[in-house]
Amino acid sequence: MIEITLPDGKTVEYPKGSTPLDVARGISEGLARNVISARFNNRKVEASTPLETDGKLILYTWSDEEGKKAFWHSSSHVLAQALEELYPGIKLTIGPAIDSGFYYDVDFGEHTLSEKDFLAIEKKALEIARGKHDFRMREVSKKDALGYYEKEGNPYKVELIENLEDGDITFCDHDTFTDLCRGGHIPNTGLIKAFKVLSVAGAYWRGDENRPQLTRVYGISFPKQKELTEYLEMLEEAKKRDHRKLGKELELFTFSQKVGQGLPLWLPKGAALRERLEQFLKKAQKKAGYEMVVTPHIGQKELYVTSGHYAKYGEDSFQPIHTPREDEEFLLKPMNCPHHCEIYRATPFSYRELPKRYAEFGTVYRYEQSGELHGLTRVRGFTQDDAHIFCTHDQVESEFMNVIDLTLYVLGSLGFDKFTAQVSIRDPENPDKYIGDTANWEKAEAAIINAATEKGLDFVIEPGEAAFYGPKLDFMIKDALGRQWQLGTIQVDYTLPERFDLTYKGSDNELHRPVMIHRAPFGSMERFVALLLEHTGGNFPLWLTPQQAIVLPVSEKHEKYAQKVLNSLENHEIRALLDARSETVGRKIREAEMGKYPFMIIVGDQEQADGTISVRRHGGEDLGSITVEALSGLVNAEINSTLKSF
RNA sequence: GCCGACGUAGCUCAGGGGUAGAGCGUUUCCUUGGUAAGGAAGAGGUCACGGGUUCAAUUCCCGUCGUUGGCUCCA
Repeated sequence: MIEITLPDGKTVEYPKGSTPLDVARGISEGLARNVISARFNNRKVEASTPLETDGKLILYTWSDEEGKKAFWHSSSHVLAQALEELYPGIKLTIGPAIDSGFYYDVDFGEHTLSEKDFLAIEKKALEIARGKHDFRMREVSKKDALGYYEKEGNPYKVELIENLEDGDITFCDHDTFTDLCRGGHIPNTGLIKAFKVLSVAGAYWRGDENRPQLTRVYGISFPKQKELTEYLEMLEEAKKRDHRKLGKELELFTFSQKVGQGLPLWLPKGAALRERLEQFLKKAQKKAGYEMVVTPHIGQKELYVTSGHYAKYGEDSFQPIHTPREDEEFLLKPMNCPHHCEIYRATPFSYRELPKRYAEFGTVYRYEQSGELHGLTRVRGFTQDDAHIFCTHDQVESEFMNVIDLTLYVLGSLGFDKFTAQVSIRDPENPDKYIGDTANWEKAEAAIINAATEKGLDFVIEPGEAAFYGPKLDFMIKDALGRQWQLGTIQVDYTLPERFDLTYKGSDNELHRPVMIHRAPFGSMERFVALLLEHTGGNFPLWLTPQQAIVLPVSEKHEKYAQKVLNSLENHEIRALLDARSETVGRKIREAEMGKYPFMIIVGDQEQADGTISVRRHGGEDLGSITVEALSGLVNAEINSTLKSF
């Protein structure tokens, strides 16, 4: 007998060789029907894996993340079998589960897969699924495993196996299909009731652009047809929150082929929104001791040679601008920091004057690869809410924490309560990617981790994600489709002060090297507005929205009173406008709803006689007839509840 | 940059080898209206651009540009 400990701490005894499924059956028939995967002594096992020792067992169903992963991973096997049957001779590579669904990377040889082929693949996959084939794991020696794939002529699998230890290699069989596999499957293919191929994309083998490009087939599957339908509906809903669509509808920004790809044009409403965001941050920054500076959009090439940006990015960036007579070389500025370093250098500082905090809404230009451009989230010209803090070594940690506070304040004021904090450090395998000496890197990495820990941030550490000059703390936010984007960023930098020979006079009357902190709570205005749009669906917080109210006179004879109401609203500092068109109230309300105005103010005979306004909230709530003063009270209360002072 | 898809009126989209359609918007006129579309008439398109095939191309083929889903990249 073996002793199995369940997650609730209860222990049960089973004969040696019993499976997780047996244990589930012991708990309830219902659980046994739903259990699709398990973890034993913290190792992923199949529901059918015989358990040979005492240990801790966790059973997973579709409602667990692990269960879903097992479900989707198993589905990728089914996808692979379907593809092999439809396109004999293809070479399979890897096929993992992802956050939503799974993919399989396949070398199709000459064949190009396109959307037209999806239906046939889905049909075949469901046919396989309906066969209720068991997934069976078996151990294979390295020699046999290599032999199997060499015979198949599949260099990808051979390469994978070569990197595995003998004795640690398993294959998974189901039906007529065999795949190299680490495990983590559902009991049989029959659980897959709904199967959809979502898209195809190119993907480089092992993520290396110098290696062959494979075809990645994305799919998703579910235990119930209804769940697939719901998932597809969810995708449709997410599309409605796409910032590119909302930006167009709300007339915030546009692009022009003539101006150039990746170069956003801000329309009046979008510019007003940006302006408001900038004012909001400027106010907080002023309190936090920042000083605004202004620098030009171009800088001598030499400036970036000094900073190290030219060596790192010069080749694949916008090329230098040459002046006609003297052949000077200028670059569009890709970063504000070199300029700010020169501002720091303009004045000699004593340690008593540090930290210096220079802030600028600085527009920068970067040559992003054309395939990378995406709405406002990835552009070639954008404005950073940039600042550089020059401080002593002793001040780094407290300054860093101050910046975390500011960033959290910014995110909180805008309703971003879900974010990931990511500490990006060096890639230990690739030291050549970075400049600066190791001791400083270690110091900087430690300072960031300390500050983040001190501030109680729940963060993940990502090796290899650091900037080339220093480690950073990034605040990542997901868009409507769940793709993660970096917004706020804080970076410690010991290198640029060195390169620009920045100094301050210490208490010992000697010159010392300051440390620099780069930071941008929004990240860029463009990306921030994009994510804000996707999060709010265009319904911005009241303090930020370009127009808080719209006055809708019932008929033309109420226009005069409406104008009076508008003036009164403006006197109460409510941003409002008047819709005096010769349209029915019904239409004006409909359009105001679609325009996402928070308050609709309807004025007709009644209101004119009483000196009141009739207020409808966006979404339909009727606040009845009230005075402008009362509305002003409501507006202020709501603003004060979301927008705390810093 | 690479792989796939897409590009028809201001917007959303239908169509298809014989030089184009809808809804919304816009313009004009009528209507003066009470909480999500009042009515009528009109204007508006080198079917992204450039080649090729064809008697004929917006439609088929190739290329370019742009957009897009991914990959790589992201100071």
